[in-house]
Amino acid sequence: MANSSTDKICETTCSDPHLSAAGKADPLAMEKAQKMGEFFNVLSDPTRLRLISLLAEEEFCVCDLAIQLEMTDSAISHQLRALRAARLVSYRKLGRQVFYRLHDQHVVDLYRTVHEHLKE
Amino acid sequence: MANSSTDKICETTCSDPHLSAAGKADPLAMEKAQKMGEFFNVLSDPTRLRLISLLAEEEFCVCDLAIQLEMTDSAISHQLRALRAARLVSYRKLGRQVFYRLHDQHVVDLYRTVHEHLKE
DNA sequence: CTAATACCTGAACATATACTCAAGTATTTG
DNA sequence: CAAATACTTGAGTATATGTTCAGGTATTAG
Repeated sequence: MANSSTDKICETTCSDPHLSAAGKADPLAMEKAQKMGEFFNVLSDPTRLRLISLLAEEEFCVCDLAIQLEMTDSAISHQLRALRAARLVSYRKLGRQVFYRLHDQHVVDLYRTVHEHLKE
Repeated sequence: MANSSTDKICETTCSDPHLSAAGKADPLAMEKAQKMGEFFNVLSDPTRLRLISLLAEEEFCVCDLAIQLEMTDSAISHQLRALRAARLVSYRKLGRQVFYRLHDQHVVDLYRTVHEHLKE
């Protein structure tokens, strides 16, 4: 245990007494917090956000995405892999090319919500 | 330049021809992508998300937050600093204690939206 | 005054991660 | 068949970050 409650004085002096009773207000469970954090983490990278911004308009193959972001195919492929793992994008193979698109509208909504939020 | 377009073959063979014309579909600008990424990054940590989940209900002092998450005051204080920097929380001093609360409802909405999204 | 409390901070350390580079797979072309 | 293309992948590296630890500040108590 990282922090024994026994050497905590807040139990008797801090704020509301309800905390003494073994914590009435329960925080988000560790496991769920982890999952949620991983989701936000996927959206915390500039390159992945720029990929999403492009795919929000139409589908693109890896090469086209690389050109538009002025990055190597490899770098783009790595990030697309992360977006795939997070189920944020789907893809279809067409000959040698692989076309990526956003998996659903949900991500776009979230993206636009925050994009608006940061305009202030 | 990280990736010269001149050695790219996709210009002539890949997908839509509009990309040859110096990129019609413009991605999110680097600077904005950076800002947006930093915002999501704040929400990518389990501890910060758990703090937000607690503060979504009521305000708490640092000590109470530490008790409920079973972590040290120091660790909590460091994370609250990050939340402050991102303007996600406000605080008021009362004697020795510092009570934190969510800065506005916007974060809660975002938190709950994703929380619902991950329930599937 | 000193001691204790509530909180903050900087350095150190371990871990995570974004890109590069080299190599590999799969498909198309000659 | 071999060569080229479109994409993927693993290792290496530089950078970022979450927690611990030690110590600091500010307020309260004695």
